[in-house]
Amino acid sequence: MPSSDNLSMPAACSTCATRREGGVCAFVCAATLGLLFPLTRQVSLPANVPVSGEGGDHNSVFIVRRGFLREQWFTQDGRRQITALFGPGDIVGDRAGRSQGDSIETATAALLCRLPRADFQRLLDHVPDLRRAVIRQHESQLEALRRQTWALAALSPEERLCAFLALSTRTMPFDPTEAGGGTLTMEIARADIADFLGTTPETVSRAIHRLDEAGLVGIVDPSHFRIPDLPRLAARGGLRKEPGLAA
Amino acid sequence: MPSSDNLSMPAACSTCATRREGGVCAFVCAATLGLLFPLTRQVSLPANVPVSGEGGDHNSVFIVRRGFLREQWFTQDGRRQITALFGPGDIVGDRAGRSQGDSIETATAALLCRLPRADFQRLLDHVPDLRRAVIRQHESQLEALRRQTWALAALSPEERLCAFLALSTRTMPFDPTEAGGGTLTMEIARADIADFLGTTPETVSRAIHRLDEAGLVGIVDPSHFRIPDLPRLAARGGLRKEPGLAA
DNA sequence: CGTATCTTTGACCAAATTCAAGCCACGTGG
DNA sequence: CCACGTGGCTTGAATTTGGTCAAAGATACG
Repeated sequence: MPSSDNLSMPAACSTCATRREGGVCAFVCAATLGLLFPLTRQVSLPANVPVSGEGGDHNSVFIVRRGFLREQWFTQDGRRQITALFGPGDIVGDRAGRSQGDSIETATAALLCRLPRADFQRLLDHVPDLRRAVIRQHESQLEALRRQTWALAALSPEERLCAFLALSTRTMPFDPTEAGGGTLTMEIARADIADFLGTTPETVSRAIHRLDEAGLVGIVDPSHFRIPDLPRLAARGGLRKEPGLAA
Repeated sequence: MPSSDNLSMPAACSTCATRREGGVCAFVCAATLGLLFPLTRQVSLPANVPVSGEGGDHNSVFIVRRGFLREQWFTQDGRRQITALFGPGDIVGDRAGRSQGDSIETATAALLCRLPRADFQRLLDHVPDLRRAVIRQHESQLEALRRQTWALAALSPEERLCAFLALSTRTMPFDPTEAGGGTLTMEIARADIADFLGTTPETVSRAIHRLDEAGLVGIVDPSHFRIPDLPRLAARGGLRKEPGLAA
């Protein structure tokens, strides 16, 4: 019933981009959003501030509306590794037993829905809809982690970058201006890309420029890349044909 | 009730080493084993044969009793990456939606309990005991995967080897002959270690011999290493103090 | 219009891969 | 019982790659 859907859906949700991006909010019905939204407070954060984990709010769960968060670990000697990036539609901070030493920070300016962990847990117990959506996200995170593990071990930095760019077309602004390609807006900085791919900003820069010379990507400006042939870029990153990448 | 425990536990299970190694069988009660065991067939396999996934049995779930299995992916150009190792007590093949292209093979000669996937699923629905044990294993696998991701990106091959050796003392034969140390029996081959750590057999060999010179491990023979100071080895592998490693 | 931040480039160096050959233990067959 | 082949491990040398350090463009912002 679309009419009751529209009646029960909060106005903020009906215009929220998150619902179009395959995140949790896109997979629950309007009634669930009606239960969820009133519990939330909107928070707007600049880049590079702690959100959850060490130095952050440990009693809240967040849903990303705009921007990107990074989940990171540090070695004893200060090297950083980003183990996950969260974008619009992702739920953050819901995992219970996380290891010590990791933290979640904003990688860009971000807009988040914050809700108390207790409220979220209660809702989770009572709303099968929401539970399914959360489990669905966990599975896809696990899959992403397995891919990442494989990529770090078996692929060169340049290949990992190709995979990263190809996958970014799903979560970052992407204008499909040409057949099989388009223009990608890279929202996070080189240093974050580097720490996510287990390499350095210098190597990322050099790799991008090599790909530019090879014609696989065109550098419009440091944060805009023209991708003439997305499937070819994905293949170079060792990605098998997956739903959503060829579209 | 220990007496009823002993009555309902299958004889094979009561003598199975798996129950002592922290695997699924160790975390379910005797009654559950009594339900589980009659559904299984014992299979004995040599090293390097497919078990599950590509080329293997896709309709069964396995519990490892002895030996090790490897979960592996291949790149287009034939490079292999091992994403997980399964040892005694681990359940294999229960995950539903695995990506295409990955396969599970024996890394050593192995003894497995095989049971039909349908039977396992049915049992899972009815026995909370078993369900908890399986979820517990999933969580620890996820944690292992996150650690692996971090290690591959942030640690050198030598450091990754240290972590691998330290963690192996939990799953492979380990004689704690000296205070804080002991002798480890390495059950898998250099090539498998290398593909698990994202490096080459040559580098693994050189790293082990460097560790030997540095006094962190003593090479008894290619498959037996004396570890005089386990906590120190673990620290060199970037492992925070964890339960079970110092013991 | 200066300053801070991010990105890029260059030169150098250390580390790991590759390729090749040698070594060793083990099992087989003469 | 010993020669011989096999497979796994180790060693060596050459090469490549990526990291490090330093400095020079860009770009945004006050």
